[in-house]
Amino acid sequence: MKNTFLLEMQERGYLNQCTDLVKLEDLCGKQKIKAYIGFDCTASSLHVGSLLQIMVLKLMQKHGHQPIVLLGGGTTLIGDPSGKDSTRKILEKKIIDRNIKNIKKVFTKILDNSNKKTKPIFVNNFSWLSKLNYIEFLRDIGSHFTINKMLTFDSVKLRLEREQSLSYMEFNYMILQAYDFFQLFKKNKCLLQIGGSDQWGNIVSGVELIRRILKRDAFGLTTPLITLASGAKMGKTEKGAIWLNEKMFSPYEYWQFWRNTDDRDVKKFLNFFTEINPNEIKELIQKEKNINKLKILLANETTKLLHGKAASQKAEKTASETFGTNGFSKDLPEIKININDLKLGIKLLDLLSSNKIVSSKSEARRAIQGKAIKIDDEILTDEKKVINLDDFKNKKFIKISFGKKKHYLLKII
RNA sequence: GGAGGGGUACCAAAGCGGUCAAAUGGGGCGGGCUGUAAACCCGUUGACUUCGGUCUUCGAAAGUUCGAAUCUUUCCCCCUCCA
Repeated sequence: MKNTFLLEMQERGYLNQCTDLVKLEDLCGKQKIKAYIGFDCTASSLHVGSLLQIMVLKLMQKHGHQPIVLLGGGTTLIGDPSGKDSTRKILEKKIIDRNIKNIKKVFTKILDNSNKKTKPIFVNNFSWLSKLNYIEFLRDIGSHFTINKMLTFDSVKLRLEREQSLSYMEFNYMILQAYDFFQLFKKNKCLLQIGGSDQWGNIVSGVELIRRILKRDAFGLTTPLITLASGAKMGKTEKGAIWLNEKMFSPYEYWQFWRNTDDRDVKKFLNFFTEINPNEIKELIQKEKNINKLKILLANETTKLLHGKAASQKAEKTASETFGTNGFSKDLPEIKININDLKLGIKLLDLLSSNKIVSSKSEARRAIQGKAIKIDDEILTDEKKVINLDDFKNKKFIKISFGKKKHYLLKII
């Protein structure tokens, strides 16, 4: 592999499958290209599961290529059946538009916008998909697809094999995505579509459509499915997704997520989610015997990428103070309480449940019984405890903890 | 269109008139061990509670009964076979 871009793709483990790696390499060596990745806009933020794709876009920029970010305002209305067992809820256009707005923020944060030549181009496929005329579309585009072939794609095949219903609407998804690529190829000279491995069928469809109609070469490339040591899916813990949007998931929580990486995943994550040179990573892993240092490095780098250096440093500081010797940081998430309420006394149960430390009073009771609630590192055993000024012992704030990892500052206002 | 089978908590799955807020497994949460890891062990896992209980929940609605997740009726949805 001669081309630096594809070489680094490979070194980092981003490369899974490519329609024609040899030709693509040749092309990338000769010119700077545009490539696109489509993002689903079902939620109001992307989560860590999409981060790998974003890293690929960033890597393109590093090597002088220009990424196109396709926010699927049109296709999200339909819902991609790939990798799903059942039809998803159909979302309102309004909600999708709002999601797009929020999701876009993440890209402007992570990607480089300063260089004119590599600055990301944002497109929304609603702009062309919504204008399609059904009869024309069937004749011009639909005629190039055979049902025979479509039935062989995993997204369709697996659904049918499992005897899960697949609506006609969803069945059309891959055609729409192929059409997206076709449009971007024509309008934006986009030569490459990148996606997760579950997108392979959709991507190949686009490449073939371009070849059939325009008689031109386009390329498709997929990134591997990230498998975690624990066997879980990347991005979604059972409790909830690891959101990239800062309002849904604070920089400190984000930092903590990476800090708590399974030992076995550290090396992989450093390659996937940081910009540290692959060779340097190899050295680091050989040299550094304390894996926790590497986890901190990982947390720092990933947080820096998304939330900036200041936020990352602050998160690290908060964490080291919290889990370090004195167990206290003034930058922990704050819970503000009114001085007057405090004078009257606040029931511990109310305090815990109303501030979302736990999800209900019952859970709060259980937590207290399970010795999980601490104030300034002292276990509270009385569920009827009322917090008042005395508990603050003339301080402005006290630390309240749920378990070993969730800490908050109670602050008087 | 016809004949069967089925819808139970986050998921899978048992229960098939009272002892059912519902077995078991997975997951989650908490505790222990540790390294803010993994593995392992223990506890917990509907809500509210003056800790006596109370309220809501087994696809939806209505009914039978002292009493229903369990029986009946209607409806909705899913699956299998036949057409």
